[in-house]
Amino acid sequence: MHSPMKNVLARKLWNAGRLASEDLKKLDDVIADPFQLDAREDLIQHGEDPQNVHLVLSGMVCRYKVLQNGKRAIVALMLPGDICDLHVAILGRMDHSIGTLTECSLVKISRGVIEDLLDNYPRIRRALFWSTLVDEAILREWLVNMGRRRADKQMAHLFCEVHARLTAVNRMHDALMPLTQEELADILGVSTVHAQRVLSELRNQGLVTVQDSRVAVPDIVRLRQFAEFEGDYLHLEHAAAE
Amino acid sequence: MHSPMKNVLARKLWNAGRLASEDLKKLDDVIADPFQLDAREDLIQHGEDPQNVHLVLSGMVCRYKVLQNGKRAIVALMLPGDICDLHVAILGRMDHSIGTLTECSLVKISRGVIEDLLDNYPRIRRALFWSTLVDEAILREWLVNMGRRRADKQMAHLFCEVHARLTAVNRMHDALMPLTQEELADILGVSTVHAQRVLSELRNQGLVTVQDSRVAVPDIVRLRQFAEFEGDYLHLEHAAAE
DNA sequence: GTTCTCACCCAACAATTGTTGGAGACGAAA
DNA sequence: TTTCGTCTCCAACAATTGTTGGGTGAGAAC
Repeated sequence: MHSPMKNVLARKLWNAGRLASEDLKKLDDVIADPFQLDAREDLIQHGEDPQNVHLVLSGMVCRYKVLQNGKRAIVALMLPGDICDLHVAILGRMDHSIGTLTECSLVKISRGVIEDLLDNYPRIRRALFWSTLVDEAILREWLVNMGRRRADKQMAHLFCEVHARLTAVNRMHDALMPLTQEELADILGVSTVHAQRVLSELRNQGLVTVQDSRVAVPDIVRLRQFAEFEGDYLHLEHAAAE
Repeated sequence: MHSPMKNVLARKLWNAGRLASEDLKKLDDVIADPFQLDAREDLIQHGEDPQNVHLVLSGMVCRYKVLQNGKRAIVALMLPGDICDLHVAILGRMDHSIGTLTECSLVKISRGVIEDLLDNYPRIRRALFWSTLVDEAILREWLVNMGRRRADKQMAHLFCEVHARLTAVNRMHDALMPLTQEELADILGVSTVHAQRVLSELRNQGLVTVQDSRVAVPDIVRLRQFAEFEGDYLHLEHAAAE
């Protein structure tokens, strides 16, 4: 890394292209008053019309929908540096819910601040636009993953993605995926039992290790091969190499 | 409808909120020089870095990815009034391809025109932003659909969505879904044979009719019930009632 | 007309995934 | 300690979906 860059948001937006020092300073101002949340708490619920935007500093947050039959589908993961709902002002009523998966540290950002960023900081505006487009690209990849790959490859692919995204913001310290098997199943769109079956297979093949519900990857290159992971959809070409 | 509104793009953006007459006039200027394309031709291929944006006037266009095993996954449908790639300028290399499914009439829009719209027509800017957010919401719904619903409900849900989207731009004239069963399968993420199985079930139950590879819906209310379709994710609340 | 291709259709079988029911481990609460 | 709840893990069986192979019909090419 060229700079230590403690600010996760700045680190994330850095991936979209260079930012000037005034941009970085502004982003530091934005991150004020972080607050903690326990695991499994809702930030925003389906049908609400929220006024704030949330930035993830640490932990893991998800978007999810609950179906008529009670099943839950997790449709996105938000990691440190991710903004949960940039578009709150445009779409009106939420068509899904947002909740924490782990303990989290978050920052509320008001609509006014966002608009200030968008209006007066062109490089930041471009970077924020970039990040919503990457979110869309990730959604497309999940769709491919779910529709056309078997559950074992799909799970491996998910681990590769989270690994890459955490690495891209320098948060790939320890184990990734501190999730229960039920949550994993809700992401992959399979039953809990099947998620457990598949996870234990990956473990048997030495592709991942699990300790205390935490998945670790001993050999990311091997896992990527197994998953046929190609990270171009994350559009991290500007990122500093590790 | 309050106005005849021949312009599909205007009709579509109307769903985001009211536009002034100067906006409508500007949108008429944008639609110049439409051109035709046959079914199954590529507009943009994976890896390219295109300079133009395409607007669909008639026909059906899709985004798709091809996997290492040769399988194809269709990850989005673009209908009349949809803009294929508003974000071309930001993300650089395409992480997927775009191709026609049917004969199409399209318009090329240059980056300069798009930037003019975004800079100088705030209502249009907001509407375009709205439309990309709706695209994202559709992607989320497809993910839910694929992961948590059986193939018959999933297919019915797709038909409901296309019906609603065509209705929203006043293009729900005749049959929807002029697709081969292979294309249908590539959308749903199932095998061709299974797509055919499921389609014939829907037909047996009288939920759809098929003629010349074209699906028609005799009773949309019944189909919606079967599919458990809730259209809120399309965010059409501003749309004029039919 | 004949041949070729392509889409649709169908059946039998195989692979994947879901469901049910239950056991063991662990921590929190009583 | 005991109880309770939650998570992991496992096995047997059921449902869904994929694969293979083949048949039909319509239109295009010859």
